[in-house]
Amino acid sequence: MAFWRIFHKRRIFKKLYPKNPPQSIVDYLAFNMKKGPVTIKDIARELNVSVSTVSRALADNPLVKLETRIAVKELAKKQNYRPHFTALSLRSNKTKTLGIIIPQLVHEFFSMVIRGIEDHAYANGYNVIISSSHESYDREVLDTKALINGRVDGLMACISKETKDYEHFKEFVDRSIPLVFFDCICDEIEAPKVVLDDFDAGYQATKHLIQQGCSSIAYVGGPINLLINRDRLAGYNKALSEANLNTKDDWIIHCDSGDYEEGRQKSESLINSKEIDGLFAATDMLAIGAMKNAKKAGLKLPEDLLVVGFSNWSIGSLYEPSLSTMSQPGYEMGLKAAELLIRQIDNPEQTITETFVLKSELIVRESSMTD
Amino acid sequence: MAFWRIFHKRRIFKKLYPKNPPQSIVDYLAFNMKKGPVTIKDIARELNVSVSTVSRALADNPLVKLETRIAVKELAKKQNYRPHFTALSLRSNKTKTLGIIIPQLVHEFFSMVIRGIEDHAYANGYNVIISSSHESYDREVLDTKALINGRVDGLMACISKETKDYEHFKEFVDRSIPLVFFDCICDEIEAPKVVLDDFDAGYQATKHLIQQGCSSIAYVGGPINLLINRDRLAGYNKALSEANLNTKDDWIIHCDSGDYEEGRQKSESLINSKEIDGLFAATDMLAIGAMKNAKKAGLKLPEDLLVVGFSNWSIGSLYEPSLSTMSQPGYEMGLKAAELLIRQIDNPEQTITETFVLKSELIVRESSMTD
DNA sequence: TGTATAATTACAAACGTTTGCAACCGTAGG
DNA sequence: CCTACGGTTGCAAACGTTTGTAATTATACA
Repeated sequence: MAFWRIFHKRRIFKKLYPKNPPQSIVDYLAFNMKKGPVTIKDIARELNVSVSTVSRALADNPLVKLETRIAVKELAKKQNYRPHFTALSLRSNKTKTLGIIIPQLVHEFFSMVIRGIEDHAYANGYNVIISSSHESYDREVLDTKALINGRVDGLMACISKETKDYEHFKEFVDRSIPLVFFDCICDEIEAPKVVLDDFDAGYQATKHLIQQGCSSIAYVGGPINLLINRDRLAGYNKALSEANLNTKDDWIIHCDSGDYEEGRQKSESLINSKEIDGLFAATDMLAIGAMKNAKKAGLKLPEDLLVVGFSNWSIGSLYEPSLSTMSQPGYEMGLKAAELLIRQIDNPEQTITETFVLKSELIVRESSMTD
Repeated sequence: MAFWRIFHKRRIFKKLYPKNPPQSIVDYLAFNMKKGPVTIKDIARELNVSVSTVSRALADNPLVKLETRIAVKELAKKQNYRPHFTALSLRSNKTKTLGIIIPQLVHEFFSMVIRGIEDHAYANGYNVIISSSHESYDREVLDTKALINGRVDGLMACISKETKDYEHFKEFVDRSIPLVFFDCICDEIEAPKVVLDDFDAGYQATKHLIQQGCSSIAYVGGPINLLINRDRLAGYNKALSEANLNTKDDWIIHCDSGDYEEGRQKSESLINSKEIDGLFAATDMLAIGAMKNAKKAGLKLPEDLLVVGFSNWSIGSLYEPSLSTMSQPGYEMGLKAAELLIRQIDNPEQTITETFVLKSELIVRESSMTD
């Protein structure tokens, strides 16, 4: 068949049929009916042009003739072609993916952070992959290792409560993979950071209790290896000393997990002692644990004990009495973190190391009302 | 220099220095000090072997001499080489990544599902990427589109409350990308499914209320386009008719979001009517909304109204009275979904279309105790 | 010393893209 | 009729791997 003889002469033919060039119409059709996702090559074959032409046509490159461009785009649409993500990444050495490492998923604050990150990322053509460390150091290390093989263009991390060693993050710096910390940061590593002004928040909360007439104020906080908890405590101390109020060692309780059950257990004897008339907790759940104890001990809330929590969890407004708390602008934090990260990815030469500080606001509810 | 003359003759030299083969020691050193992540090629160059040898050595292939293997592995470790994720994916056409699409992140049930999925996935060498649709149909479509370009080897999905059209999932079937539904499934599409026995759960909850002496039992449920809600309602009806009890149209309330605020608003007039002595809610938050109304209306809980919720959220045990509820074995559901998905990925020829049903258990707390 | 065989190692193609450069084809100008 | 030049298109290399096959080297045996 003259057709095949002529056809076989063209180099493009060999290119498009690399292994066993079809020798008959039947072969040819069989080859073209292959399964699997449609590639640029399939389109090229169908239209008898080269892959480069197809690639350019899809990019609307004016170098290729208008009618070719149209034909290619039509066929691509008809066969609903999608560029192969992995191939693109390999070629460009960019995954257009941002990694997030957070300690917990079921957390209203982190959820808002993620939403902020997603919004900024999607708006800039990035995808997001989330790893939850479940507050475990080992899992955090595993997650960072899984993300370091060129799988993400950059990483945003909030370290877990267990984390005291930061080697796994240093590797990102060594490989110059952009890294941004948010909320629970690690100050040993040079990287942009987005944090809440926890010192000021602790100060505001305590000052509010003082203004409401409390004079013996306790603090129930989270793990002290986290900077945020040291800051909240420092704010608490500042407010007290400013008002010439004293505290006692027994009135300062450090919890490991910060959840309800731990708060209940660790604050029980303090509440039962009835020495205090105000309590600032670094977590809404800790606050609720303490309030449960107070109710059990026969205290009236808020008459006998004023309480302020932290994070503005929705449970706080449902509890009785509803819980006063400090807001955490999670959405803004996520937005800012994503913005910093993407800026660093786009400009690898200039390294940002600033720390951005967001303000917390007091939300007054029944648990700290005196009227 | 004789050294370079000999060196240049070897083909491997040209292979390893493709562009401008170094002509002097200085050139050579400069080339080898390139930045960026270390690749198999760098190791090959340093040890003067071919990339294939390095590749095989790293895989501990006995074809390569033991000492070479050791040398390669030592150098790889020293330079802390990591295989390039994208390159591996492209070569093998596998991403070793599973996609998850869920409607909400801040949800204790989904969190457990994710944990189950992650555990099974990690154990089998898979990573996981989570997309939250935030209960939005548009976001869900976007997310599926973002995952379809060969970015994941398979997908697990729980459809959003808004979703009534399933075209975006059909594309996975068309491209034969393995797909598993869990919890909120779509029965139009042939795919393995893992669900809770919502019918039985609704039946159990209602039957429990009946056994506790209720005779006028209301149902407050979620969006009726979701099968799970239709099933819970059906279970409720079965238990009633079995006990020869009647219900009224007014006693059956359908909510769109299923959150606290909606539950409070939509159940207010029903509660105020004081017609009912029992209430089964398809969500703990709906239950709490209803209880809040009951308290406001001066009803005593549980004396005047028994309530059973659904999902066993932690808030339920903190609320006063603590809330009876139906358990949702999220972890098991996640495990099963991941197992089915990975099985389908590994055996593309055999298609599974079974539906796996998990049982829910009644958790009795104060809100439904009569003693 | 030569040859057959075993043990190593190198080569090349492939995965799906993009892109600098080369090649081709008409047409217009000399 | 040749040359030059736009307008199109094709070629080949590259991204970092793996793997079947070919090539080289070392070993053993005659």
